Amino acid sequence: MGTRADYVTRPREWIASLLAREPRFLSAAEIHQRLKRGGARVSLSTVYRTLDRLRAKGDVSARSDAEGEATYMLCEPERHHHHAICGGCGRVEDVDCAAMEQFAESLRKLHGFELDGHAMEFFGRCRACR
Amino acid sequence: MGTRADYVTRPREWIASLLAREPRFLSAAEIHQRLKRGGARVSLSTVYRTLDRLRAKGDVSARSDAEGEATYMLCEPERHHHHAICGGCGRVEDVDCAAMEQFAESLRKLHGFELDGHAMEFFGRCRACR
DNA sequence: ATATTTGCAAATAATTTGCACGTAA
DNA sequence: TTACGTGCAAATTATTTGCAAATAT
Repeated sequence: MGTRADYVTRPREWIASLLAREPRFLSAAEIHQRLKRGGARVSLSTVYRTLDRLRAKGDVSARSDAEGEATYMLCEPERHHHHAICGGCGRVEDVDCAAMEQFAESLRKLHGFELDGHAMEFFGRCRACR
Repeated sequence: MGTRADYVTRPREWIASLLAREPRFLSAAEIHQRLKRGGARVSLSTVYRTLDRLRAKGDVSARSDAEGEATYMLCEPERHHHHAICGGCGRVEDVDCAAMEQFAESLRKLHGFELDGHAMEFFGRCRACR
């Protein structure tokens, strides 16, 4: 039968540890370069494969940046929330959005649009960069 | 001096006309295929160049779809607004969002985050697809 | 007439994949 | 031991670019 395991390997530890340390969206290439600079021997393919695996598990959230390049960030899956992205340092803060339900209601009434899901991103300056 | 003109050509008319007819995000490849099926002789490069030009003028809005492919749609630039994207047919409806200002205020108070801009997308079913 | 646009084919750039070798269990 | 993971290099895919020929003005 399908045995299905999940080994703990150096590359996976390195990648997870870097993501845990950086609260912002990083591209596969950025992660790869940082790890190599730090002395780790990892291939770019492994970075891609690991990120994809983490995304499938729901541990990281992914988005395309302004240039269309995929970027990834560690993400608590428990609570539905949104991101506030600092234009200065790239730091991402989680923002929960209780006002959403009531907005969904007006969408339904005004546009006849039944909401399944939504995505929001906010761009601006965090406390430190203001 | 730089003369800077703006010719009206067949490819540009075809592309603009297709965009005007389809109120949803289309990829360059989709636009290219449709035009060719319709008997138009256009190159994919021209589609890319034209879309980019329209985006620079502010006539189309662009976004990366779930697979990271760039997609484009005609867009009124006057009013700031958001999109409601139908999961059934892909139809996009414009939604203005007056509640945003007050949300920005709470972001500032609760997170110390100064808002520059934002992007919102809603996924669901339009009237016709419900 | 001539500035601008196009098509084509080649160049880039991001991401994926096949496969022989390495490694965690 | 053996299922799973990795590195490498080659394959794919989206997008951009150089340039000679076509077109709008």
